[in-house]
Amino acid sequence: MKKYRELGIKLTPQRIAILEYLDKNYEHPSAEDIYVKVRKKYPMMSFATVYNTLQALADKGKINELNIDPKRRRYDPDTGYHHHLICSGCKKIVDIHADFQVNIPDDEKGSFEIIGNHIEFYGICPVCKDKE
Amino acid sequence: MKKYRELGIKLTPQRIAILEYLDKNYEHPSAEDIYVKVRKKYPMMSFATVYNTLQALADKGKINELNIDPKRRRYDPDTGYHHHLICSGCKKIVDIHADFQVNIPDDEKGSFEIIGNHIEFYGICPVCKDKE
DNA sequence: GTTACTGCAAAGCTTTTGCATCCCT
DNA sequence: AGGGATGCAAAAGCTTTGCAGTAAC
Repeated sequence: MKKYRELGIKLTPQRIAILEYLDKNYEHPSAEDIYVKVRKKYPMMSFATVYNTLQALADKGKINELNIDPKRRRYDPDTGYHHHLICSGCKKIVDIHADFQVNIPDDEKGSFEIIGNHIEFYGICPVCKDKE
Repeated sequence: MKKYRELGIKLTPQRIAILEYLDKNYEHPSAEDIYVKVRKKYPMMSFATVYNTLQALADKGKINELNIDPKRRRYDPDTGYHHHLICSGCKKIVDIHADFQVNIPDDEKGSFEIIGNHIEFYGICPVCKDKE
């Protein structure tokens, strides 16, 4: 667990369980997804701890909060620059790492200082397409 | 109000008030913004009616629901293809109408059928920049 | 030994729903 | 006249918070 020490937060068993669950996870889970999954291994885990930990990790820049799904916040352990393709049917989220040049023309950005961007692609995944 | 007749929904005074408020509105208001503003003119308006109307309008394609702000849903009466620039400070949303070519390479889109896209730009607006 | 984290339960917010009444078409 | 819309209040769902006890550092 030495690779988590650098985070500068207290490493409790609950937090380590969450970190391990998020590591190499590309499902963009919601807080409840995490709660349910991690609870199987650590049944003493509470919901508040999940939110507490997720917020701490987001503050430290270890994960990103996604506002893609209006029903619930989802979390992305991949904090590198990338985009998302969302299935309109099942809300599955797929990472898109292609590089796009999206620079706002001066006449549209006013006096804003641009920090970044994020593209949401909408589509129908193969599974949902078959169901139609 | 004949321009609203084509919507195919019942035109009550409440709905007309909401439609008039949204017309030429570029603030991307939340349900509460709408409720508060319209209520000044029509004090008998209820919150449920605001949501009811917004959903009816969204179903008819007259407005779009924005999931940009995780705290509350916001609504956009401009249903044409465009993007958004969001101030990280005050959450103000500005429309961006520039045309970007963002096509996902075949090897990244899998068997998804792509329907559309939407770019979120993040920045700091002039007002918030001054406050820093 | 401190400080920060945990668990539980309650509170907070936004959004949705049930239902009797009302009114647009 | 009939079906949809309104208003009110209550419920639902996700997220946050308060607090006493506990564990990481």
